[in-house]
Amino acid sequence: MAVTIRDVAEASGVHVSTVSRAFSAPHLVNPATRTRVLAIAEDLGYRPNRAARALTTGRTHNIGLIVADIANPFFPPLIKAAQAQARLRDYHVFVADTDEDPQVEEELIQTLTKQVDGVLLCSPRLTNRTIERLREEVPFVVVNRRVKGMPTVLMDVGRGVRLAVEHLAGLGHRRLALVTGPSGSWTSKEMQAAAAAMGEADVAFLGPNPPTELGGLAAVTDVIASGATAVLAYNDLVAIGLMEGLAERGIDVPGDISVIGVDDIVPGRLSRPKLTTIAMPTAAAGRIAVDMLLQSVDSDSTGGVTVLETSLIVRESTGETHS
Amino acid sequence: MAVTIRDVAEASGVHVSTVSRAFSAPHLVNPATRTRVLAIAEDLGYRPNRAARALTTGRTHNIGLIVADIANPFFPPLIKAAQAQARLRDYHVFVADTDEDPQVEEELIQTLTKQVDGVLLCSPRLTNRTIERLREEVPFVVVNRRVKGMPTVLMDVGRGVRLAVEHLAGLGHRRLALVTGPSGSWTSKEMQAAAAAMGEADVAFLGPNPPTELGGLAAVTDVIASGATAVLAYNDLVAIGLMEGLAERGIDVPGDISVIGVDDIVPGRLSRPKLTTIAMPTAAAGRIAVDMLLQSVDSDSTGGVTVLETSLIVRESTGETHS
DNA sequence: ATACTTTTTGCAACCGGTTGCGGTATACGA
DNA sequence: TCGTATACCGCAACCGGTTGCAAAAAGTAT
Repeated sequence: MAVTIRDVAEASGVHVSTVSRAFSAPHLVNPATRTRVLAIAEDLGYRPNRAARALTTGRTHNIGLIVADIANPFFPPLIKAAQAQARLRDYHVFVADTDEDPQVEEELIQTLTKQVDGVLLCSPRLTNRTIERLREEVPFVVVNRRVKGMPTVLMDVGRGVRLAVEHLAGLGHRRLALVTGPSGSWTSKEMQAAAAAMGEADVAFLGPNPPTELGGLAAVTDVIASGATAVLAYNDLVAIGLMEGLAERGIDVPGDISVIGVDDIVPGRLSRPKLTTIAMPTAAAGRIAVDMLLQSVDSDSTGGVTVLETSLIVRESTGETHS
Repeated sequence: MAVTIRDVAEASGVHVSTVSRAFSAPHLVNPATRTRVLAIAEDLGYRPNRAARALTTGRTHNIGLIVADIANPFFPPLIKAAQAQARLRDYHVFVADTDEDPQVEEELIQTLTKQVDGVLLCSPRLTNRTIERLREEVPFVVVNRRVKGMPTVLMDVGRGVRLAVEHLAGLGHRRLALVTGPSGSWTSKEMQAAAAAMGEADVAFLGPNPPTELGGLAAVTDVIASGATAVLAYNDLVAIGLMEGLAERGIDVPGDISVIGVDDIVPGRLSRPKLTTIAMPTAAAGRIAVDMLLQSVDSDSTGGVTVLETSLIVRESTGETHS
């Protein structure tokens, strides 16, 4: 069996409480005994059992990270950053995939709560009501969605959309199409609102669509029918699907139609033509979200809303219109 | 505070041990009391504390999943599948990113051991010796690397390479280049061995290279110098980098040079031309790895080696040679 | 040397569960 | 009717730590 605090106590001839304090309250134990105890612990290979510790302290030093779909290229950078930041703060992270299923999401949260100090909800599909209820049991921070009175980190797509529309207007585009995402998506609504608020060009709203390549592929005929010379897609995956569909019909990008995506995921950087896109600061979002979470964990603060800037990355899929 | 087993006991007028058994040893309690207790637990919102339970049972119902780089597109499907399978078995999963650093990897394992029943090591960078030592503390299963006497799941790249070489030979290619990966990589060695063992064509080994786009980009001059008409790259990322570099030099793929990658990651499916690649069954690997892990957890079996088939997916980056 | 602080350590209860053992109540066979 | 097997339940110790309280030791001032 693994070596426990009692083994260390016995080996060093002190009481377990002294060993415990040697680790977690150094100032309460004689420096000499402390170093002796630590040395003995070291060569016995003792490692405190975090779960046992959590039982009395109420701090598990774990957080939960719940995402809709790990395999969606949007999330891995966020997960990676969150995990790295957590490690910096000496936290471990559970990650769970809900497969876009609210049912699963709720159950996951339920079973996780006792083992974590807080959970990060990324693009949750749960209703606001459910989230507010669950909130009683464990601190949250929500990423990529607005939930009243809850600590949140948002990425300002609105700004990105404005930048994109200006960029397109500058290239002479007057008629745009916005290929929207799933109907429940906060991001999609933001994009529509931002696009609608700009006077630069006419914009047709096409959707809702699934947030995937297939969604983009399926939207091609509508895009063509709309007569738009430039398209803003819900995300890069949709944009790539769109470009495939256009290519199949012999329509040149950006020669005939310009395309802009959202997210700046790896595939977009590698596509042909390379995709112009609105970059979402996902890594920063992950990092900041865990900081907010840990802060709200040990200060019970209500926590505010952090809005992260987005930017436009111009690559090869946008160009002047010739129509 | 959260509702505990004692709250339930009190509310239902029985001893805590009865409540405990109502949950985890149903046959030891009167069906009538059991349903009553369960009902009361339900509407008190009681959820057993898994960490506390683990203290006595020795089963945490958690596993650890350690990967080199979450953001590398190779891993997310594996993580997703592993997590899904774990959930099926009522397990939660910690995922940790080592950033390719063996130091971090070891430390992560150390701090995780007490909280998990076992850990999945994906493409570990640790030395065999270290792995064998750590093994004393927690059950492992290793993915994508061979470690003597340890439960392992491997993907048979060798077969994929043979298929690829045959495919190329069939297209008339006689002179190939293999752009290898990092020097420590098991996969890279397997690929070299398989390629060397085939008589179909001459093959030049170019490397080692970092397993990224940049690695591919950097290998371009060597590839050209080698006079090869077809290239097999360490992975899809390298292949994509290669294709960029070739395009920059005005060399057509597959017209002038054919390119094959390994992994079948999403970006390869979306690249232009679409990448011919050796598909690695990462999702299956994740699923099977957790099953092997859980099995070795509750049977102490030494566990064998599972080898998964790979296959060749022919897309657009390979074609007949005209030289 | 004495009284009073301050530092260091031990004791024991507690966190939220599980489980071996023994006690009761009921059922069953003789 | 009695003895005994069986089903159900409670008691209490335990898992591996932490922590309030008090005792012991060491230091300080008088």
